[in-house]
Amino acid sequence: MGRWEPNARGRLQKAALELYAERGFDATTVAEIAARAGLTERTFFRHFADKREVLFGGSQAMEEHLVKATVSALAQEPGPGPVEAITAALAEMADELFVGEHRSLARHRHAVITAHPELRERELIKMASLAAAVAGALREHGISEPGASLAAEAGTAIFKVAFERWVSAPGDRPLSAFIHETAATLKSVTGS
Amino acid sequence: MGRWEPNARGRLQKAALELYAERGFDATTVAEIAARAGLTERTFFRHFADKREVLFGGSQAMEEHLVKATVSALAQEPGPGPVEAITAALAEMADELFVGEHRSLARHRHAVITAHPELRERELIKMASLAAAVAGALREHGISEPGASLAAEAGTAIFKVAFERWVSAPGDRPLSAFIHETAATLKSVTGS
DNA sequence: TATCTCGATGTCAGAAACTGACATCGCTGG
DNA sequence: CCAGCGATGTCAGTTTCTGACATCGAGATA
Repeated sequence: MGRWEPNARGRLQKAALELYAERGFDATTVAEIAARAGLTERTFFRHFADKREVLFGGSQAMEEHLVKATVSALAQEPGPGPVEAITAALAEMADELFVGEHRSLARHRHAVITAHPELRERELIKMASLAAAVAGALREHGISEPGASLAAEAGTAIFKVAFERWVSAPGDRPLSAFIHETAATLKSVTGS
Repeated sequence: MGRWEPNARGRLQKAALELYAERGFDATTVAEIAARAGLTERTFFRHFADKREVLFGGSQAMEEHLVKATVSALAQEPGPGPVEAITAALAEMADELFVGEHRSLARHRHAVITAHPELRERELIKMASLAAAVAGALREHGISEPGASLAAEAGTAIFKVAFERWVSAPGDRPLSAFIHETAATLKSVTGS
């Protein structure tokens, strides 16, 4: 047994999500989160840059997954359009990361985030970072600007709308289904 | 002559933009901004909710303008698709708000904002608020969900990309030209 | 085994962001 | 003339976030 309980980072994430849900984001202090996790405030800030970041630990993995899936979708035959490729990548990522227990976790997280503007801000910049990464991947595979950025932005539009509908939908229809459906709607709304 | 110099709010905005540009966002304190404007820190926070908000005083006007323009575009004959309507609205708004001295101001502002993640966050949530307002207008004019939200998101995608290109383009080609061009690219990238 | 280094955490002090309560004092309406 | 309004000032306090240094178990090494 080590000098400390293992998984400090995970304990902080769990404590933060619980407290934000119980009392609201503004009404919980970092000291309280740390205390619930059996740590100190200073340690919280060693693991997370600020009070918001603690809810976004998974976005790194999401970005890597998405970039990889985009590249692989781009390589399919017959060559899909950029948005088709991103749609496929989003769906694959969703089937990987938004299933099982992640499902209810994602919903709890989303409820907390939408309740607080500062957290929504952080979520938006994570999405933008995702879009930038995807746009970079597209550029490296022959899609030129401004098409690459636009396709990536279209991808985030699809994801945002699909995720919103998935979260508020009853039952257990997979997120990927909403993604495909939403992508089709975007197509119809974009064409005259 | 009143008890105080007039236009405290404007002086704060000017001082903040200057200082953020000179020293960077992190390196300037609210007390310094207030001092340059001949006011106190407490007064700064009466005019602006936080240190970032001082750069986004115009977004209210932009939102109102855009909603109005969207509604009027929707009423054109022959009835345009949702994204066509938003594109027209964006272009009209651009020709109204991003000309003359606003042009260089917008560029300075944008340089400061892109240099600091916290400011980019704020800009993103302003865009999201814009998109929500436009989506609401679309819904009130017969566009159902998820089409309304998707079209609004497509609009922000167009604006973000077009604005980026406009800002970094030499010469004085109007923003509205970039908007129309970008909208066409989105169409081509979305269709297979 | 004895010791050394490393890394995660703790402790402490301090700057800066933000808030609430109350004071000030020209201007304006009666 | 005066009462009250409203923009600003003053002050104290909480919270976020950072830098500097201390602690101490674990694994490596002689």
